Amino acid sequence: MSPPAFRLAVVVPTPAHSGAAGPFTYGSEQPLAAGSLVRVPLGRREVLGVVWGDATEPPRGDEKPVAAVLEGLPALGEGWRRLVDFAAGYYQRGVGEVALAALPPQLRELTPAQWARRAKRGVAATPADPGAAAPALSSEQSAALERLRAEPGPFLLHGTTGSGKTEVYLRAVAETLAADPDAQALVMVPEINLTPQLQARFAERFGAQGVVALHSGLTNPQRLKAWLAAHAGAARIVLGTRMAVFASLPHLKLVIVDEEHDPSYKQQEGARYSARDLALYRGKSEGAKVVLGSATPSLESWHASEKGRYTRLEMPSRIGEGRLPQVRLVDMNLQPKKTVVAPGLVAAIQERIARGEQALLFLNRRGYAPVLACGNCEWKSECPHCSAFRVFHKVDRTLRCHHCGFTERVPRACPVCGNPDILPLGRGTERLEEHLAELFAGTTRPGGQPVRIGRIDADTTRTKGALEAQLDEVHTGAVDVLVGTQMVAKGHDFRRITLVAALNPDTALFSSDFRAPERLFALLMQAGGRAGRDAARAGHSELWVQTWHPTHALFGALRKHDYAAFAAQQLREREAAAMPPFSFQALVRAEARTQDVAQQFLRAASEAAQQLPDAPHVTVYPPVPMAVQRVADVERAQMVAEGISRPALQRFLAAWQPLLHEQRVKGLIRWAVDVDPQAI
DNA sequence: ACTTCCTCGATG
DNA sequence: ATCGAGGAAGTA
Repeated sequence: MSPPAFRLAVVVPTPAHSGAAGPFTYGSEQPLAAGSLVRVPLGRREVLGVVWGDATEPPRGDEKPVAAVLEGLPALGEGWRRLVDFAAGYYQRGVGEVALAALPPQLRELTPAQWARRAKRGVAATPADPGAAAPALSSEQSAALERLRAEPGPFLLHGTTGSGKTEVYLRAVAETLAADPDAQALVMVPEINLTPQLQARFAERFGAQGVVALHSGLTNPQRLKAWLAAHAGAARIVLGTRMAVFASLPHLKLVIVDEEHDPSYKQQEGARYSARDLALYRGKSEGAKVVLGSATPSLESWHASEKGRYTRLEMPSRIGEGRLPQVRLVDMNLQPKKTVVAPGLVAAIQERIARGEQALLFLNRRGYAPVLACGNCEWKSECPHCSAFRVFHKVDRTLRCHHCGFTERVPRACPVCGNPDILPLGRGTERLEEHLAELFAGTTRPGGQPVRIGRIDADTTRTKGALEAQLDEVHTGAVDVLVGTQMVAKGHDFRRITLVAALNPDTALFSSDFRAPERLFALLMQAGGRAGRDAARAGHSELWVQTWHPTHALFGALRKHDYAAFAAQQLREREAAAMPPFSFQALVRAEARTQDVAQQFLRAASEAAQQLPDAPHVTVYPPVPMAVQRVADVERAQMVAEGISRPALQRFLAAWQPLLHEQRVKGLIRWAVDVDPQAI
């Protein structure tokens, strides 16, 4: 048999654990451009692969030929391949794993015959129409756009809730598309829930044809269709969640990351990438402008803008007459014992109801009660598979583990001692809803009807369309008091809500996670931003916070809506303790049947790391059990590697990888590296 | 002796 | 991941 005419480097879905991170070599009778999609034999299977270039390794003699080429599909561009290469290197994963995960799943299943049929249909290329009517701009919006036009970025758009950031995005996109008939824009949001309203706004401005959405809520065919439209250049605007950062966009000229501080931008399994950080890389690599937008930027981005690495654009004012809500701290030390909702807050809510306005109450805990306990013995509703309590859900009388999903009916009596008095401890949204119904039983709305209480959390929005239906109830005024978890805090516009209350935010103040205060501040500012969006009602809008620690510095800054002061204080603490953004971290996590085995692996890995050339520049801390130590009968442990220099940490991790693969610890289930972990 | 269950290693 | 090899453990 004669050797093949061409030898190609092809990336295939080899998982990180295989140790084989680079491309494999295949033979081909025809030359294929880098970025071409092919089907290749891998083991006993045939898989989708991406040509990464010509083979660089010397022939080994056992190379298999490419099985088929997906004809009619333009090759993936150089920019896309650079992004994948970078992400694989930076986050310590295989190139093939990252590349294939970045492609729509259906592309993996399509045989060339199916593909040929599909390709014939083609993609409808309807250009976006950037002409539709737009509202007049505030002077702050105009100034921000002026600088967006003139300067290279990257930009940090620091705009108060209600300052009109979305209009700036719309204009920036319009200008980008108008300047170049091929140009494409990528707009990212943190949550799927936020894509429909954003898509509606973009479609209204640009026409529905050139706008596509990319997120995990799409069916496989929908996702493939949207992906192809972007890849072909027909979709000029791509909206989506973090996965959209990997969309194939051959003419990318603008990337917008809305709510850039949001933790959802960090992928939490597989390749643990930060879509915000990759957006910055991609912009730089492909010559696209990048705009990060937030009312409460991440301290990393804020710090970068202080140092001049990002261009900061400030929009401190709300559009129109809207004013930021007045912040009212309720000192829980001064309230009657066992107070759930302080009397002053109850009165304030009643006032709103009487005026036909709405109130929103936050409680970051789903279910009726986080724990059920026996009044007689020591029994508590522990999950048999996790080191956590099962939550009592009263609606369906179940105990549910929020970590592994294990669900049982609530026992009628204590399973240990038979005592029928088992009591709910603590309070979730369900119980709060019930409590409020009692509190406001005697209150009526202006028309004389009884008060209506609504609840929005992951339990009430499980089915498709449920969230939309519930939000609609709020908008039409069918609900007077809304109870919700943080999912309601993000992004949604509520015109008639004039009072927002956080009932129990204290846990974050003393968390072991050094980012907890940052997240709490952002959440409260976001939550407050839901109030008083309607100028006519904004004059008396309020954000109430119930706390046992009213003198905490965080609340001082919150009261003044002073993000800059809060950030400065936090950055001083971080600098003193050499924590991010003044240092860089990676986490090695291990899972095993026993905690001991998990830690044993990490200790061995840590030991092995001492021989690495960059070991003097990186501190590897001892392994510790994870906060929730056991999930679904798997014990989990982790350890932190930290360094002052990002390149040194990167070199260290790259050199560590093969040593991690070498560790043979019996009973280990899996391990993974998490670069720039977002929660520790 | 024969089956099932597991771990381990390779995939070009 | 996914498949198969090879060994350990369980079944007739």
